[in-house]
Amino acid sequence: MKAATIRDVAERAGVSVASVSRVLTGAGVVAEPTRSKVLEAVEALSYVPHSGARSLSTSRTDVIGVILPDLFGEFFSELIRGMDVACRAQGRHLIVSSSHDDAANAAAAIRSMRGRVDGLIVLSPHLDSGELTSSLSGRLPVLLMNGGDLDGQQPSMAVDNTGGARVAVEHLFSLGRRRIAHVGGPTGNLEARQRKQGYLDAVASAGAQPMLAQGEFTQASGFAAAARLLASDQRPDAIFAGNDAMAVGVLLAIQEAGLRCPEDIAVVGFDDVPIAELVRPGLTTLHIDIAGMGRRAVERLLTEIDDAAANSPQAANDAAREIIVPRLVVRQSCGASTSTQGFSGERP
Amino acid sequence: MKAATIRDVAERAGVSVASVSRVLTGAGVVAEPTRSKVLEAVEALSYVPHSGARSLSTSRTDVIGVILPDLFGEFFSELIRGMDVACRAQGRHLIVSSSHDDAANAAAAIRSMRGRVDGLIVLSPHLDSGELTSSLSGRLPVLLMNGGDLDGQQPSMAVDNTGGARVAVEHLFSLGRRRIAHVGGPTGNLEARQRKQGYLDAVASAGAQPMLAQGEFTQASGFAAAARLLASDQRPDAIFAGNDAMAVGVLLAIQEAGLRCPEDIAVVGFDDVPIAELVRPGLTTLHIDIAGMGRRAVERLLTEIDDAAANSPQAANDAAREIIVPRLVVRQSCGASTSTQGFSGERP
DNA sequence: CTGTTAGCGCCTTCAG
DNA sequence: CTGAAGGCGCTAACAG
Repeated sequence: MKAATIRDVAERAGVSVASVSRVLTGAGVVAEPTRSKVLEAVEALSYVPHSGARSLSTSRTDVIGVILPDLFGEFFSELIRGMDVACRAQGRHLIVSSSHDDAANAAAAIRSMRGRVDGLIVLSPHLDSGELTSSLSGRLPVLLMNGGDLDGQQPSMAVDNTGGARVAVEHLFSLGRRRIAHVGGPTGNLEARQRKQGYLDAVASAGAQPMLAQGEFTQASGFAAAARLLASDQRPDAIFAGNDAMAVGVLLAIQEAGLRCPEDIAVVGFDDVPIAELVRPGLTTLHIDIAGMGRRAVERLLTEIDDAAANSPQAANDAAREIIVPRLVVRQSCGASTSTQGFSGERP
Repeated sequence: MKAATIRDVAERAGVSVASVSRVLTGAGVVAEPTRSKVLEAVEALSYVPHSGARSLSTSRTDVIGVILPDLFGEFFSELIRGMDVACRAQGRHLIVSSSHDDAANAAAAIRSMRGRVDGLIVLSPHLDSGELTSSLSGRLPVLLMNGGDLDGQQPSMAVDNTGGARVAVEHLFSLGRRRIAHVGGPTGNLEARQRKQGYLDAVASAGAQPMLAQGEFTQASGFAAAARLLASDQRPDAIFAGNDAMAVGVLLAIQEAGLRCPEDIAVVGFDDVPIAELVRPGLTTLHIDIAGMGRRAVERLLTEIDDAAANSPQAANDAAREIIVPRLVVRQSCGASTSTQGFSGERP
């Protein structure tokens, strides 16, 4: 009743396991009669190689792991989709591990990946990210995303959050808004801090006063934060949200308060998740090619893995830090007088 | 430079590998002095067990695989999120494999999972799904989702698509709409066919004429299909889309055509993905607890796995087919005169 | 070209 | 309570 092993196949074909292995892996040369006998036995037993066993002896699993803090929202789904595409293209599998709110938790997850993956993509928007990979991964190829660049020599990718935020806020100022508020993400989140910093920078150089509200990167928290802002005696005339999910919450809060966007209050988000184009008014936001980022991350990790396997002295450019520069996408919510852009309906 | 193995730990601790294994797995009894010596060595070498090797000898991987046709859109991301939650709760990992458009492709993916997972959740909305699991999985626990129930004894879950579609269409008729069109999903997709069937049933029993347009379950295809429908000489006064993504496309097409929804044309979708609540007008649709479904699927597969391990004669209720009945959620797009529901902003 | 034989890293009887 | 030894299923030299 148990699944057939390579030995069963060898026996039935009247050859050695080595020969079976040879025809199945394609390595080495096999005489035609042998090959067909093997194939026949494989067919008869409907044999499928046990990848776990294979991994143990080749010490490569063909799977890469992704450690991420959460799985909520469109950002992560787009990211994973991009990674999956790249993996498939390379015959790899993707194993995901999420909901790692704190560093200790993430560390445990990383450890539990040993022997299960060939490399890791770690999204740790926590402050203590550097320590994570350096100390915890016993020489497992790792690609850091959106984390701190503590040692500077770890292969990594990151979005220029500060710069993006600055662009957003400057855009609002250029549109004549003066009282620009910011709904920030979780304080423990590095990206949230960077975006907030960009906001503060822009506000400072405009000689304006900052107005801050605290959110959690979720739609509901954006709604709540905006409600607080709107209730204040000095109501803002624009709100820059730390991400699109919160921006959508802000939009809803404005609506609920009987105010109009962009007339009364302009709104700008960050990320350009698919939904940003669909809400009314269309959300002005900073575009990131999220899926593309995921794809690219996998590709980089894969070359890192290959280099490690080839024992080449880690090609210099592997260790670089790649910066993704977000691009401002102007829709209706910021009140810019662009020609009213119709929806394309072109999203797949 | 290589990672430490259990042998290194044993050596350093001055004990046998068996003892190390005992303290690490918690199985068997170990004297206190031995235990602490081991722990100390583990710490010093920052040893982490190799899960691949462990899997081979225990023949359990603690990971479950998910085979799905695609990774596009909110439906799949919600589903995966639900699965991930359940997996984490049970200390399991999730390995995903997507983009299996045809059966052969999916079959290959399933095979490649042997030795990598303890069980499989297969989403195969293709017509030839039954064959897949029966022939291809050599006694690997499998849970079928939204696939055909060919043998009837395979553990499975499915949405009542036909019934849900009927409810949607009947609702539109009850609102006074008479010329109700349907934008269907891919013809090869079982769920798409079932929803279409429900539409046809409802139209027939209302004595009306069906109007069909073909889509691909994507927003863009919904947009295109609706455009065609709107251009026809007998323009519909309502459109029931095969899923929410297409419904959103329909909404955009109506807008683009200078028509109003729901006044001129009512729209109803299917799935109730998060975005359905956010588009304007709010999309009336059939609600499915997608994440909950994913969670439940994992739970069922896990008990299936446990039963298989315990060699218990596959508990009878394991093999049941579980039907999820979607619930109509009325928002604005269908034109029902409900009290204008404000947005809650409560989505996380 | 093919078969034999070690491992890969770990768990697990089975004696001691 | 502990250690020695035999696998788990497969690949990879190394001899024939």
